[in-house]
Amino acid sequence: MTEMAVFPDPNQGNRPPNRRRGGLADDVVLHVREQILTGALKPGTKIDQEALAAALDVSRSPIREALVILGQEGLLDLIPRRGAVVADLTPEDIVDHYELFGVVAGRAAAIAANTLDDGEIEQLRAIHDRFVDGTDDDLSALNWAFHRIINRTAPRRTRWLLRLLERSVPADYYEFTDGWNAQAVGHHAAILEAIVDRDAEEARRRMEHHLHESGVAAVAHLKRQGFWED
Amino acid sequence: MTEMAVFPDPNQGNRPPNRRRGGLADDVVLHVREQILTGALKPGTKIDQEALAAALDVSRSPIREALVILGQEGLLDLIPRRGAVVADLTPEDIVDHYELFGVVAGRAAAIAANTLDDGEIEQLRAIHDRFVDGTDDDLSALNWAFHRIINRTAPRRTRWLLRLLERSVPADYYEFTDGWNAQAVGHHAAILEAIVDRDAEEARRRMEHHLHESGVAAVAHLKRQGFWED
DNA sequence: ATTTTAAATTTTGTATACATAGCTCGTTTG
DNA sequence: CAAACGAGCTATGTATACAAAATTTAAAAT
Repeated sequence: MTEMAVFPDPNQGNRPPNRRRGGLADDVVLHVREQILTGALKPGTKIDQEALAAALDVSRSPIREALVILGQEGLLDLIPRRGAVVADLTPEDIVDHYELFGVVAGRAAAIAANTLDDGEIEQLRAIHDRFVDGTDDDLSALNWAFHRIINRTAPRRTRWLLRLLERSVPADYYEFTDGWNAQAVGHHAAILEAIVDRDAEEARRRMEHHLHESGVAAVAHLKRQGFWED
Repeated sequence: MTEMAVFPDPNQGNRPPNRRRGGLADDVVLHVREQILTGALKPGTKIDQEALAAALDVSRSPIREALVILGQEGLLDLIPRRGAVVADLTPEDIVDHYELFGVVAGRAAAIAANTLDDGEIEQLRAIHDRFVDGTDDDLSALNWAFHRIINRTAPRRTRWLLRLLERSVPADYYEFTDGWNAQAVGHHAAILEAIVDRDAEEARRRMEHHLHESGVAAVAHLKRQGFWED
């Protein structure tokens, strides 16, 4: 097997070359997930295991493991003895997904409002300030850092679910386009304020609202991209 | 391959004999999940793929697919090149899991309070009455039916997440023991009342409370069963 | 011409084979 | 004596082989 340059490096390149982190299945998951979420693979499309294996130059073993993972994420429907088809992903599904993300992230925010210590809140404010400033070259990373500080105090299972929901409709494909940044800055400010005030319920509401709006923005973006065209 | 009588029939027996519904991986998932949730497999235990394959009389292919699924459910930790280890499952994890279930089921209950029509509410009340009565032979089925009516009006992705959360810590292993039934009846009554009143917020709170208490009861039950003993 | 049926082909699910990373345990070296 | 090293073994990850279900194709019947 030769090295596959097709895939994005999941470990940001800072590891010994030619030494892969996970297995090939992880690469396949990343590849197919991107194909689905960018609209290259339309809902209803059947996944041909052999064709995919040939295209990615791997055997069907890692392919099948990848399909199982994507099935668990709800991006594929796995019908026994009939293979995998790309799951239908309507605007309602996207909004629903973000709102679910919202109730879980809201729970995390409520917990954070009660448990973050002053140092952590200072960190949060510092990141937020840089986010507001907007001169940073990687706003996506700042956004991620902001949410990370809030989420990391949540209990283990909550963090597990947040990661799952984050993966299955990654924000990276939609966010930080058009006027979304300005909105996000406002939402973050409100969330930060509620946390500073130790107002757990308000933090929860603000976070839920933030993710609801994220969903709306994602749908708008996808529509503009022609995600639901033939 | 000979028929495996070891596994519980996932299709309730009403299908042509010797004709399996899903693949072998589904059976393996059911088997291992039960082993974990009943405490037969302790946290930290390494899963030996070959041994498991031999024990269940299947090859490693379905075994590996099953391990991937259980990894996605958070019941196993899959460490690349080192195999699968039973995930740590503390009392805090259990309560956290049930509370997550709570916020999602709460969302479903809030939606139900706004969208169930009078006929559906009548169905709900009928099922609840039989649950209160307690003479039915399968209370677990009644409980399931009650929640099903509430959840089925929720959007697709919400239903997907509810199924996921339900699977990874099935209530069947813990509930309907000791005095839990009496509590559940009370919770259900309160939820039903909120739905009848079309009070979405109250329905959400009641549902969250119901599942929080479920988690507490589950932990108590597991402790009595010696789940956290060596 | 349309529907039915059956052979041929494709594709999935499962089993097996093989290459290599990681572990075991004895040996060596400081 | 403890730590470092390495030969041999074990278990994982991946590839390939095989059996059977599902689909397609073509022929036959109405």
